Amino acid sequence: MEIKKVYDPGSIEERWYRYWIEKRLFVADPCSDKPPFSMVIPPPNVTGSLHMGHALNNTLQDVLVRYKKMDGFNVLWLPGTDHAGIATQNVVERMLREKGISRDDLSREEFLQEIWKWKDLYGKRIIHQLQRLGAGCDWTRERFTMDEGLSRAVRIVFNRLFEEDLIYRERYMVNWCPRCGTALSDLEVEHREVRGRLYYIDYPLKDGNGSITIATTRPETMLGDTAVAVHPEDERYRRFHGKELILPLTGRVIPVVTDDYVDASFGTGALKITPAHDPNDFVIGKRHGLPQITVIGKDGRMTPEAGERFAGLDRFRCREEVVEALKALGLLSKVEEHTHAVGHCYRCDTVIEPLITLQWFVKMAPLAEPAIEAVRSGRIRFIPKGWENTYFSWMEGIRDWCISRQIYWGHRIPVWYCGHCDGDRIIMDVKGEGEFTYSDLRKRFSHEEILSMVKDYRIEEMGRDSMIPSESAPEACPRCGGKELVQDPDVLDTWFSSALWPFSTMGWPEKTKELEVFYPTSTLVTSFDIIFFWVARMIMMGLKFMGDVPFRDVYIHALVRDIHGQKMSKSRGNVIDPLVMMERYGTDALRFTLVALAAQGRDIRLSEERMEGYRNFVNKVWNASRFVFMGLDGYRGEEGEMGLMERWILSRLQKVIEEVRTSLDEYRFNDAASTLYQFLWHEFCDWYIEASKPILRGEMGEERKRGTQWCLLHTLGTILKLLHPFMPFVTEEIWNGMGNEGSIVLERYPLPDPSLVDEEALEEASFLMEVVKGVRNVRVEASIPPTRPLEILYMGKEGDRWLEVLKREEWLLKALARVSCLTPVDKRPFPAAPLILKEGDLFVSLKGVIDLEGERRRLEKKKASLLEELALVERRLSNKDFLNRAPREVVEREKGRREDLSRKIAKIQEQMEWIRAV
RNA sequence: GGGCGGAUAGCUCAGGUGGUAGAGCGCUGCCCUUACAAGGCAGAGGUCACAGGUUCGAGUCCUGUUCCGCCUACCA
Repeated sequence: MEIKKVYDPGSIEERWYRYWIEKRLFVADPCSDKPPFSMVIPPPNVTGSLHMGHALNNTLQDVLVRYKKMDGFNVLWLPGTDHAGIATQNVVERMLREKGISRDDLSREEFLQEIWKWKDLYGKRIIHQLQRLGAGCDWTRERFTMDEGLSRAVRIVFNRLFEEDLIYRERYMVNWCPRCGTALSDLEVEHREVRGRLYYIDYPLKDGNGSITIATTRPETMLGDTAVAVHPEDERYRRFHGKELILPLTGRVIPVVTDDYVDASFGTGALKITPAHDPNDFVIGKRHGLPQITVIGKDGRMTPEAGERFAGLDRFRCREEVVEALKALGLLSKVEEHTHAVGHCYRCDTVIEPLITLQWFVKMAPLAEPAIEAVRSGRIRFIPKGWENTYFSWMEGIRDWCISRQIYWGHRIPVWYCGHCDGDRIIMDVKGEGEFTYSDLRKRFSHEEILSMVKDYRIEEMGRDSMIPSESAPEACPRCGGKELVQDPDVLDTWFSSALWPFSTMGWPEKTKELEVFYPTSTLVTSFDIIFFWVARMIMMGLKFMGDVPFRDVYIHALVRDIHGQKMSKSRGNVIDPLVMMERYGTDALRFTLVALAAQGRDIRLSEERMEGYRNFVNKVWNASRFVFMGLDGYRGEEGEMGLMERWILSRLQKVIEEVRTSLDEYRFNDAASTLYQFLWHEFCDWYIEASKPILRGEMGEERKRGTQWCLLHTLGTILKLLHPFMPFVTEEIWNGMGNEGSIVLERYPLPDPSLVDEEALEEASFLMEVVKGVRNVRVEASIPPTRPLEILYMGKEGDRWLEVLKREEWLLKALARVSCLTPVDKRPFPAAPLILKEGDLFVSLKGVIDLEGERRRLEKKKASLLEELALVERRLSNKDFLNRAPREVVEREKGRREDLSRKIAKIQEQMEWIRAV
């Protein structure tokens, strides 16, 4: 049998993945009588590409899925993709722009067709990449947020919320991205510290008696000022109360108002009020009944309201112009450096403009209340628990959610308007002709003609009675029976549909078997940056529409950063591409690296070096298996006779099984990974395989050989099963190479067998290993050639436990430490190096060793560390309080240590005297 | 402004209920020993950020300080 010396992942991964899919191993069975374990995937963007965050997220889910599957659960891991409204639309717009086509050149329908084309072209890419990662998803149930079923769920949810008055449409100040041309929710705004300036501007009193100086970071908005506010208690401004000012550059007369909001200690203590362009001013303006003057338009340019001089200018250009103009008038009294947080669009990084527009909102407080309770009561558990506070603090201060987006790609708001009843409030943009009301157009054209000639339209404010919400396109207006209906042009925030994901993907609102069996899902695995965007909203919607939480456990994993702790980004150029890593090191190595580094509550700093280390581990697994195969000649599966090392490795194996299971159950992925790493490499390979070599050579007889073969095979098989969730490909390849029938996926995840834990074997084996290490140490330190056999001597009498163990297992010393023979002696032998062990007085013969300098060095080193330790123990034991208050067993242990240390030191002392004498 | 997390070996990090500080990588020396040089053996390396406190005993619990992250906020 030819097995390659180096594991080659490239040649087998695709083959096994295809096999798993063909055998339908990950297809869930709603009729199974096994206990269910279900998860829904955090759906990646349809046209996205796999990055390290996805790789980590899906590896962790896959570990759980494979573990639970092997552990006897009926597993559903439901996959799918998200339409990612703004992100996808932006990508397609950019693509079109490169072809010289702008969004305005296309009709809504044409533009949507382009996006669908794009989606069809790239939509499968991320799915293939997840498959490449080995993800054991049930692909027969793959969903897309804009599938018909999920879209229907969206419409029904919208309608129900609308009926209950939890959705409303209002003219309100929202975050507007002038580049994307749409409103955003508060969460979609990224606040960043920006170094700007604070401009001090004088506003003269109308009566000519001086002026008030205000401070602002946005001078261009002064063109829309409708008041200046001061704190009512601020003595400096008492004489201005009720006075009027002349707004520079416009000549508009504005009042001085008093408001508690004003912080007298900031700037000059006088605050200019621009109700149309600042969220605070908006509120203050309402409080004082101030007019809202919109001077910045949706395109980020100044409106005609800004005055002839500034109209049409970009808002930032206008800032400069305003400053220049004020300077020329001598009204700019001071400019200071000032850093402050500025909102940026999370999709395109453009500076957000607060604008008053008509938008749709979800009333959040009533939905949040039960969602808070669900976590507080423990029905939902965050892991690590610390995230619950983050969740509470956001939920408790939750604000209404702006859900309308002025883009094309997404779920249309399922509300219609009647052209006959409300045509005056439907404003249509006719290509090249300007704006007309529907009513006006209708005088000249038919309904169908209007729809075909209109590029865009908007719906002016109107009462709830005028809105016709519906789960599907309504036949007629319920008031007039007219059939000239127009649907709201806006689409919903992408996260609106994502919020329904755990149940919309399982067929809701139908009462499906899937929902019955798999909802609530067991676990959600995601990262903290979407706790608000997604996790919280799923909880609210799940409770509202399913009457139950969407999941029990929320495992929040780390963010993957580069080795310096920087977020990976294309612009920083520090991206480690998982696809490249899979190509270079194999998928199993990538997965194992991510899992091994995924400690709770800390970010992952990823480096390629690390990956190389785990690639080596995968190779180690491969070669350990290769060794086992090679030692199998003529073996038929008999059990044979077990020796000490067999009993030892089997005992250790039971403990490892237990540890791995507990770690996985507690989402301590990294602990599970490192337990397996240490066991396979440093126990199974370093000790057991080494010890098995002479036996396989037949040196201990046939019975022992068969026992060892059984044990090698059994232990390796168990390790492979334990490792399978972490490194599915190599384990499957080896498992099948071992002549097993069927996939390792279908194997039972190992259970610990307490009857195999042999405490005596654990003790004796660890004693022997100490002896071996001691002998090796003497050899190296005394520069004895590795090939030269050594005699070891045991001081004591026949019948001593450790002497008996040594005699029984002498072969092991010969094999692992090149010991030639073991000789019992009754007094201290010379020349010989003592082994400083816990048990037994053992010596390595130094006959013929000329240079004792190395031996002296070894003893010096050992003595120094023992003395240090002894000092510590002495100090403790000389403390009366310790003797009186510490638990008895702790005191006893310390006393034992003292004796042990003293004995060892004495031994060294004796040896050093001997060396000096020579 | 509020909140959270971090500071442990040269580097990256583990260290559930307080009781002898660990891993990987890197480093040093010796080994191509027929599973694996992507390897083996042996080793060096730590005042656990700082200052107090609780305790017989603190990397671990409490308080404060410094320095880094991150989240959040209507600081004009």
